[in-house]
Amino acid sequence: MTEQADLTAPRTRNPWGQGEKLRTEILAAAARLLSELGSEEGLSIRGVARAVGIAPASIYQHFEDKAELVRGLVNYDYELLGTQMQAADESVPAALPIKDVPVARLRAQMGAYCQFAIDNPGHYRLIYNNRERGGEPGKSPLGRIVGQIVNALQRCEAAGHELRQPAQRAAITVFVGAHGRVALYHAAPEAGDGAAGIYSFVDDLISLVFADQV
Amino acid sequence: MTEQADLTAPRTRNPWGQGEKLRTEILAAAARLLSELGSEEGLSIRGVARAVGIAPASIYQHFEDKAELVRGLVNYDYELLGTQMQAADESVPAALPIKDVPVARLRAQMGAYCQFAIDNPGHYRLIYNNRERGGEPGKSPLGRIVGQIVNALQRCEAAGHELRQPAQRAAITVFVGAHGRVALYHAAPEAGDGAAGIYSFVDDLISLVFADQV
DNA sequence: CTGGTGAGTTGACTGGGTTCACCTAGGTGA
DNA sequence: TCACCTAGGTGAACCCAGTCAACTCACCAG
Repeated sequence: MTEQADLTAPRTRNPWGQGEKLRTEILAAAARLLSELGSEEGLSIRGVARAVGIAPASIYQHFEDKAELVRGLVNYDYELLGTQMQAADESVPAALPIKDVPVARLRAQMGAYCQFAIDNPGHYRLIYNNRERGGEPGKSPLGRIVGQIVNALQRCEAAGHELRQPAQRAAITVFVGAHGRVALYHAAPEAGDGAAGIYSFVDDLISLVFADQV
Repeated sequence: MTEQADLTAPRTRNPWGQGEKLRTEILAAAARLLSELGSEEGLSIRGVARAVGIAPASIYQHFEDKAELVRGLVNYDYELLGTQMQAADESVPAALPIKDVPVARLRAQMGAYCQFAIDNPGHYRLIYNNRERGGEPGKSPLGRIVGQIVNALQRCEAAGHELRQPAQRAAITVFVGAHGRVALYHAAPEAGDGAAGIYSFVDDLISLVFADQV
C-alpha cells in the first residue's frame, strides 16, 4: 500500500529553486509511514526513500541525519497538535451562558489533545520520546502547548471560576494528567474503559482543579 | 568502562546444568548498558554480547529474539519498581497519629515511584514504551502497580479519609498524574523546578484527591 | 571409548545509516 | 550561441546490527 515510485519513470526532478519541495515530500512520507507502522522503530531512511521514490542518499540533502529527520517530524506534529487544539477552542459556540464559555473552550482544547493522541499513536509517542535538549523553558514546542492551557485556564479565572491551584500549576496538572492517561491507554488499551475513558477522565480532572462545580 | 571479557581467556563456560546463569548475566549486562545509554536505542544484541563476553548468537540460546530480551528487561524493571514501592510503604514509622499513617504510606509509595523514574530514566522509558499486548487487565505488571496504589488509597479510606473520587478512579488519577509529570520531566528536565518539582507535584496531586485537608 | 547432549562459537546473510564520488539538466555570462 | 555552473539529485561502497545454520568442545552415561 505504500506509494511506490513507478520504476519505468523514476521521478521527475524538481525544477530549479524548488529543491525544498522534496523536504516536504520526505516529511509527508515519513509521517505516513509512521502512522502505518504505529511506532518509530521500523521507520527507516531507506523506507522513507522508497516511499518517496528517491535514493536514500538524497535525504541527506535536506536532513543532517536520521535524528534530524525525526526532529523535523516532531516539530511538524507539535505544530499540528497545537493547531487542532486552537481550532477546537475557537469552534465552541458563544451561545452558552457567558460564564461557561471559557470552561467549554478549555474542555474542547483538551478533547482535541486526547483525540490527537488516540488517532495518531505513533506520532504521539514520537513527540514524547524525543526530548529536545536545551532551549529556554516555555519556548519549546511542548512549552507552547502548556502555554495554551494556561491561557485557557486564565480565561476561566477571568470569567469568575476559582481555581484550587494557581493557573500555571493547574495547567500542568491538567496537561500532565491527560498525558499520563493517554500513555496508560497506549500501554494497555483494554484497561479502564478504553479510549472513551480518556475523555471522561480528563473532564473529571478539569473539574478537579476548579473550586466550584463546573 | 563497559566490562570487556579478557580476550586471552575468552570465558570459562558455565558448568553443566547451569546454563541458565548466562540468562541472568545477559539481563544484568543489558540493564547496565541501558542505564549507561539512557535509552533503548543503541542497546544492541552485539553490544550486550560484548559486555558479557560471549558471541552475539549465544544470546539466542536464552531469548527468542531482541524483543524477548527487552521484554525480559521490562519484567525485571517492573518487579524492581513494585518492590521499591512496597519497601517504601513498609518503611513508614507507625509512630504517627494512627489516622495519618496510611496517607504517609501512600505518599511514600508514590515517592519511591518518582525516585525510580528519576534515577533510571532509560529503564523508566523502556517499560512505558513496551506495551504488552493481550493479557487480562489487572494482571499486567502495570496493572499490579496501579493495584498497589488502589490498596494504599483504600487503607486511607478505612482510616477515615474521604476521597473525592472512588478509590479505583483516584488511583488512576494519582498514578497517571505522576507518570505524566515524570514524562514531562524527562521531556524537558529544566522546566518546572526540575526533579524536585515532581515530588511536590505528586504530593499536591494526592492532596487533591482527598476531600479533607491531608 | 563411544555416543549424546548442554553450552557456546563461527561464518554468512539481510537490511539499515552514512559517505563520497559522480551525474545531469536547467539557468547564465560573454 | 555555447561553454560553464550549480541545484538537485544518483550509485556504490562501508560498517554495524539482527539473525540463523552449521559447527565445536567439554562433560557424562553406559
